[in-house]
Amino acid sequence: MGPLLRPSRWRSQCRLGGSGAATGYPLSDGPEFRRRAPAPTFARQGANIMREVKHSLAGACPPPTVSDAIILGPGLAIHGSRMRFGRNEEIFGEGEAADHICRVVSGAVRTSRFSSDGRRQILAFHLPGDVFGIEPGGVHSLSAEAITEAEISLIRRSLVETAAAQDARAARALIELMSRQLTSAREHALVLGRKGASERVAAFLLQLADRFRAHGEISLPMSRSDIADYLALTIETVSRSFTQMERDHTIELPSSRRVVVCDRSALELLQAA
Amino acid sequence: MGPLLRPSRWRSQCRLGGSGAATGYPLSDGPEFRRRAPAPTFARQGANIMREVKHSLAGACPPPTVSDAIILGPGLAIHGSRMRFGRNEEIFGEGEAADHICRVVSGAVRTSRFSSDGRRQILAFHLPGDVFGIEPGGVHSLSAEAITEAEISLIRRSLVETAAAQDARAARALIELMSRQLTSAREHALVLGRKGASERVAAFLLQLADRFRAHGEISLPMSRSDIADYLALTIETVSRSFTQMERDHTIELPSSRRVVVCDRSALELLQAA
DNA sequence: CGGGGAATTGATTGAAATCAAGATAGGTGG
DNA sequence: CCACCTATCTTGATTTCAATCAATTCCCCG
Repeated sequence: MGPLLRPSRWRSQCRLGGSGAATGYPLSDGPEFRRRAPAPTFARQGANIMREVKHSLAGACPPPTVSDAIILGPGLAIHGSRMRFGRNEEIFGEGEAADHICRVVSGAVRTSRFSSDGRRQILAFHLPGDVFGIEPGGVHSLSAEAITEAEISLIRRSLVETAAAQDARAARALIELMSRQLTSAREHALVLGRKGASERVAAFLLQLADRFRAHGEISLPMSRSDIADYLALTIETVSRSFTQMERDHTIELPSSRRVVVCDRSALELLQAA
Repeated sequence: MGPLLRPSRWRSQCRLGGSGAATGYPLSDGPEFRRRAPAPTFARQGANIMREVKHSLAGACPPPTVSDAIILGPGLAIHGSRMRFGRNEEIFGEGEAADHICRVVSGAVRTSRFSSDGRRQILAFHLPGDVFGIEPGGVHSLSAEAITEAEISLIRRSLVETAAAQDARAARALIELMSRQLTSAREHALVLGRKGASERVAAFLLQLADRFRAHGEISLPMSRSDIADYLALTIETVSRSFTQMERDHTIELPSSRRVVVCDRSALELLQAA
């Protein structure tokens, strides 16, 4: 787990409303990261700028509970060590050595990249069972943070590579995995490039609904800010889209983090736009 | 080459200015495909809607000149059959069986997806040496067309899979290949999501300049329409960005398809925005 | 109960799309 | 060889959708 406990210089303060000296762990969420960088002169130095509250929750980062975790196809199981990450804690950062690949055991994770002027683009959300952080190049080209408190299973890259080199099925599984990610990256590009605001939100909700398969209610692990940065919109626009859909009786919002899809076909229609 | 010679029902007429009966091959370029579908009611039926002029040039699709072509890493070479495609001719379509993977020998290729209402998003341009059409799932999730007249080397998927299963280096090369594509797809998402119009155009030009490595002048194989659909802009906006850059002495435009980068650092600055 | 971050809502601005002509150029046919 | 034709590209005027600016309101948690 070497690279996962990085020196504390990476640690960053709350950027807004910093109530004096760092307590070490913020009380609630901590102010959320926004693309509107207050200092637009941020020179993207290598990587790891404007990182979010790290090692935040008191109980985070205990000595990695060495527990098992499966990863590759049926039959092939590689064991990794399980680790806990607190809300908004960084799992790995852009530019870091990619020694491990990760699998979500519980919680939710976002992977993101930053444009040179500090705007964030979230590339994907990862839910339990999802694998992320595969990077044959050896260096992470994106960063990953826990959205909620999350258990991540970390598997040494070398183990995976050995398995892939020795077992064709493992290699095949790996290729399959990357293929899926490629497909969803392309889908994402289509959404960002060719859809309007409400279409994007509709597509997002449908995507989540499918993955949760929680009949009726979806409980969003991510904030409006995360959604906005995934869909390349602003929080205001995301919020307005939600409200509009609620007004149209397409969805219901029992609370801001819970969504009930009332009219799936309406969403599908909207998405298509 | 079975799937590559599709029945002629796929063939579509010029949509604008169709001067009477199909001549079989359009005189000039043929009207270019635009996202502004005249009939916005296009229901995306399966795949292959609104396809462009196909099998256009007289000499296109001769019995596949069985010529060789390399594909995987150093040492590993798989031979494929070379085929010629005319300008705007479809190489494969969304939803078709992915029996082959392709490598550009000469010319240029675009891969694209269509949103449900017919808007096109170009996902990538492929230049000589580039591999495209890898789709472990067995079905193409995007379509590919030749931008200029192009020679494509087609390798049976089964051969590649066998190679990957038997030789770890081949599997490794394949993974590497997909990884590169994944990285560039992510970069693309970042550009689409978090950059303004001129920033996108600057990023595009830099990308091309790097790949051509043609000192000074870049000769664009693609139309403004292709660029617009790649960058998720309109042709007008792309054109305006070019003109503005020319006015700023960042580039020169000897002709609309030829670009000279005068001030690379200015482009880089613009890209960063 | 009170504090603070998240979310919603409203007013205004702004960048790119759309609408609408022209300019240019490449290929064809006279 | 020249003149035309048609598609592509450029340029200008206007509109539109989402971003930005600016308050509240909502909630979670102490």
